[in-house]
Amino acid sequence: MMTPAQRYERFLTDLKASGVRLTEQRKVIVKVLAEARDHPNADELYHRAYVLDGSVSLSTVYRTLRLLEDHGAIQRHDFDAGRARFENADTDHHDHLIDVDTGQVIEFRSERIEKLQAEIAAELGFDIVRHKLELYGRKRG
Amino acid sequence: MMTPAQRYERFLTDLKASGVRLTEQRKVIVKVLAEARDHPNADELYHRAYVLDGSVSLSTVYRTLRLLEDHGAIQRHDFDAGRARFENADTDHHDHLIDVDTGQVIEFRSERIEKLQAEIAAELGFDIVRHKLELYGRKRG
DNA sequence: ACGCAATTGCAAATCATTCGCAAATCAGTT
DNA sequence: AACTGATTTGCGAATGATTTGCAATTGCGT
Ligand SMILES: [Mn+2]
Ligand SMILES: [Mn+2]
Ligand SMILES: [Zn+2]
Ligand SMILES: [Zn+2]
Repeated sequence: MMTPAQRYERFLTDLKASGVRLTEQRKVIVKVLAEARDHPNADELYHRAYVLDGSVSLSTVYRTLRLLEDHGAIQRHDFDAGRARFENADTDHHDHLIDVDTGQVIEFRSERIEKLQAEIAAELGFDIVRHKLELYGRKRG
Repeated sequence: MMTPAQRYERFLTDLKASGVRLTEQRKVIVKVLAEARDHPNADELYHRAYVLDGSVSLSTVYRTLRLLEDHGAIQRHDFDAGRARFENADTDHHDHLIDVDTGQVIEFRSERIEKLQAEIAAELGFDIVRHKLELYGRKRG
């Protein structure tokens, strides 16, 4: 498991390798992403970055998110229609259970489900490129 | 399995029972929905309805879709972020495999996956309210 | 330190969907 | 069949998230 600091360095190395400039704004946004333990949306990331550096704009947050997503460094989710949510992509693959009452996002991983999905796709003559599994649930009374 | 004509009658009965007016526009939109075998978006439904009755507007399509969704008569999907897609909800529950090259949507149902999902949620202390399972795949070479 | 292409912030543009409102139309009641 | 009033409609404007144009700024190789 990577530490936030390790993730931060990895992001910077990634960006440098991809030939783009290491601007102050990008460093700050990347730092916020590296430290996030939840699944923040663009506006939340903007606010967290703005506290660290008032020269960060929402536009640049969006541009940086797209940049990192295209490089596979972060992942975009559309849990609730409307606002996209992000998380860094260095962790192992996992799926999500969303508490419909609180909005809390719980991560889980099931080998059996992953395998079943591949089997189903194979039966239909397909190879899976990616998939989306989201459970929306309520805490047991 | 219901025929389009049966679905159409069911939609109308549903609407009548819910106390709303059976306007010409609603009848046309509902007819288009009843006959749809794919997963059309609001704009596609609008065009199909407009051909049958030029007095249908996109606004009314959106309003009717919301009405039917609130009554559980149709289901909304967010396959690709951006545009919602719809299908009538009288069929059995199923999940979707989307061909990433053609956009074709293939329906499937797996008892094992449905059951596994419930087990996973239960282990985490939750009851599933609804879920989203979408496989994005490519035809085997 | 210099030079210039890449990047930024800001405001305006997009795109799907919703909303306000005056005009039209259902669906009962004479 | 005409009357009536609340519901529904089409239109255009508003919304909210995200993208984009552009002039000003800045990273970075020289
Ligand atoms: Mn996650
Ligand atoms: Mn379907
Ligand atoms: Zn998975
Ligand atoms: Zn399912």
